[in-house]
Amino acid sequence: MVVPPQLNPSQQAAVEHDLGPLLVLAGAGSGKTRVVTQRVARLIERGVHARSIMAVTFTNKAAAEMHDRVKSLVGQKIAKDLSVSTFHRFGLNVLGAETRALGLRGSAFAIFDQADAAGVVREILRDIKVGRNYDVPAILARLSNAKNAFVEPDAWQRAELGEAPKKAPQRAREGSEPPGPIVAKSGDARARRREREVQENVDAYDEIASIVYPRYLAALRTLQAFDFDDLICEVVRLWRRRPDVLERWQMRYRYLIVDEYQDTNHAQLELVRLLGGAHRNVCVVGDDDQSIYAWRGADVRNILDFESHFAGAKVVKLEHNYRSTKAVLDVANAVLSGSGARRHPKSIIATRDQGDKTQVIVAADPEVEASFVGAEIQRIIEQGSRPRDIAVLYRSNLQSADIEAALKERAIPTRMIGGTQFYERKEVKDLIGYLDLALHPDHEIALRRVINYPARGLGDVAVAKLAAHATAHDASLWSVVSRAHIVQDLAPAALEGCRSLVRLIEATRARFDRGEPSAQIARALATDIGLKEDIQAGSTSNNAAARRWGNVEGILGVFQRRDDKGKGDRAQFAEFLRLISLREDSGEEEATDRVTLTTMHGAKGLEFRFVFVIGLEEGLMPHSRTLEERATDAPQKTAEGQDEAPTSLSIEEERRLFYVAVTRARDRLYLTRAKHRGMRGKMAARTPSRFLLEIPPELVDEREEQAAVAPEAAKTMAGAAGVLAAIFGAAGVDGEIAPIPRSFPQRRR
DNA sequence: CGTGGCCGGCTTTTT
DNA sequence: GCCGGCCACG
Repeated sequence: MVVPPQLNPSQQAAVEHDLGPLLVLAGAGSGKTRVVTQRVARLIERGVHARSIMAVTFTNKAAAEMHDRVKSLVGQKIAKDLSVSTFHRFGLNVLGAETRALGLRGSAFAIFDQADAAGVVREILRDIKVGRNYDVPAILARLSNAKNAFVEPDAWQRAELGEAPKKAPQRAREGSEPPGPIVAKSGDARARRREREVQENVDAYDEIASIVYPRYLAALRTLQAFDFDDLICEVVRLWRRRPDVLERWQMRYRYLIVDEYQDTNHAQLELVRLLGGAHRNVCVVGDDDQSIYAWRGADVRNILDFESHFAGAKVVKLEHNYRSTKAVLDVANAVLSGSGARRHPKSIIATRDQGDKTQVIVAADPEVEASFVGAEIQRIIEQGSRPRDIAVLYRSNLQSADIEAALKERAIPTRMIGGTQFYERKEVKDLIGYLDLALHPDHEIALRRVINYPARGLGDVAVAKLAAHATAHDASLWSVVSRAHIVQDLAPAALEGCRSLVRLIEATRARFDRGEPSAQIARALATDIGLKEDIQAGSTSNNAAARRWGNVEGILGVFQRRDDKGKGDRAQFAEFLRLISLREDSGEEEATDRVTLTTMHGAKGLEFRFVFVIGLEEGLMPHSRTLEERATDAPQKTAEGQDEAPTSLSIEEERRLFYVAVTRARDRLYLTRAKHRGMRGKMAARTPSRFLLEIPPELVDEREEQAAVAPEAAKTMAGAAGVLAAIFGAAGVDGEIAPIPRSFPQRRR
């Protein structure tokens, strides 16, 4: 970012604000982080103790960055007293410190990630013998909504089963959106039938979720586990129940700063309200135009209604954009101007000059798209920019593979943000499950996870018998497994399975006792259970097997790096495993000079000189999930607070997401789409994204890209004779010329 | 109880 | 095109 030497008057006002609530509306690229860090520094300068300041962010990365930047202002000695963490981490700290008030057995509790929670729900569904296959994530979404709204299970049941008239089925809103071909209405009757089916499904999901809810809560309690929502909600419950406990925390943190406030959910609002309720020194920073997490419960009303939640709040708007060229901002404004959502009125004032025009590329298919991106990135690098200045953004992680391959072909280094976290992949969790079990034998989830993987005669029947015995004798499942011979009528194979599992776990524990490095233990474990062979056998293709084994090596690498850094202590390792789902200490190499590949969501808060936003087609952006209502969608709230069909809301969110993507660019923006794309195997013609069509043609240069640019051709360009070619064009395969010149206007709209 | 084959369904974003 | 779930068989 081009940093002006001095703060502008609004920035100054936000930094200097002293006591009482403050809302900073920080448009994209308006120097938000600078304001927040300066504000912290200023508070300290005024004599506030660093340890009474609490800054909350959404990601560990953002927290680390904020901490770093404050450190550079106030120095390490003071900065180390400062609390900067994510909501979830903060909640975990509170819960960890209050285990007695929470009435937990011992002080340890498990943290459940989505997969763990899904496993619990699946088990409950099996238990109550519902006849059909429910989509577990759809149920989880409803459970999460209920939790965050602090709905008690019996209240929900009453509402579901009671006389309260069911809402009338929601009408699809005709004409409120441009009728993209995806939502083709093929016959009223069919459309209406579908609509009715969806509604019936929605009701069925609501009902099944209300039945699962109390059982889910009970299961977590039994397992002494908290899910992600609990890390926030349980803190709020505790504080409501125990004003004395709340008061301690209020005394501890006298100044709160919340970043990305537009992404807070109801429970997080409550947490902020309670913690800041006494002193009201609550500073929140955010941008309602960048609210892109409603799907996971974020409620944009939190930022829209801040002034009513915190009466007398001062509001500061940061409207100068120091990041992007005017050309980029023109596009961003065009995207935003199509929005019908309720917003804080504010403008974006460009401070930089016009800059390069935005490039729109229409590729024949995804390979051509990827190859264009690869060739263009190579060009940019050859012209002297660094890979780290470049990012490729996409809507869905599925899109990353083509790009990754295209860049790999050209030997351009990449770094992927997000993707299915490898901590969540099955093979990785299996390995971690064994380690967890060796370290905490009573970790029942870990035990159940690995008990029959690989198969050792302990199927559903055997496990049920063991579990029943455990329940009957009030013993842990592990203690029963380790004394399996006392269980009646257990199949001989199952008994032998228990013995071999116990041998394996005890051998592993012995290694920990001997102080072997964690990576070595994990590797030995992987060998002992034949993980590699099992992956090989269980994969449909060699490719898939290689990928999955690669994930295992990835986690081994993480362990290795920890060991190398001397964090090899057993207790620390156990804690690392416990927190692994919070994604701290992911061990990723920082500050490397690589091209960033990430989803649009993952790009929030980042900026790059050159940004490629790819796959701008209906169905991908906006994503088809948001175009068509589905039974599995959990209801959302409008800014006004009524329930609404998810569709129209989500489209607005998609628009904001696109806005976020566009505003990541500092110097030059590329928007690409493909004319054909294989969707589930079949090639299909694609229509341009409505957002693309809304951009006034004069703001962009559009051109077509016919054939893939082979990397060999690109390498030739790099040669001495290729300078002209690098500037004027790239040779396509098959001797065709794929025109790169700026003057190839082909507006086909 | 385990395995292999078949079918079906589905595909967003993440602390 | 891929994964996962289900069923039938050994």
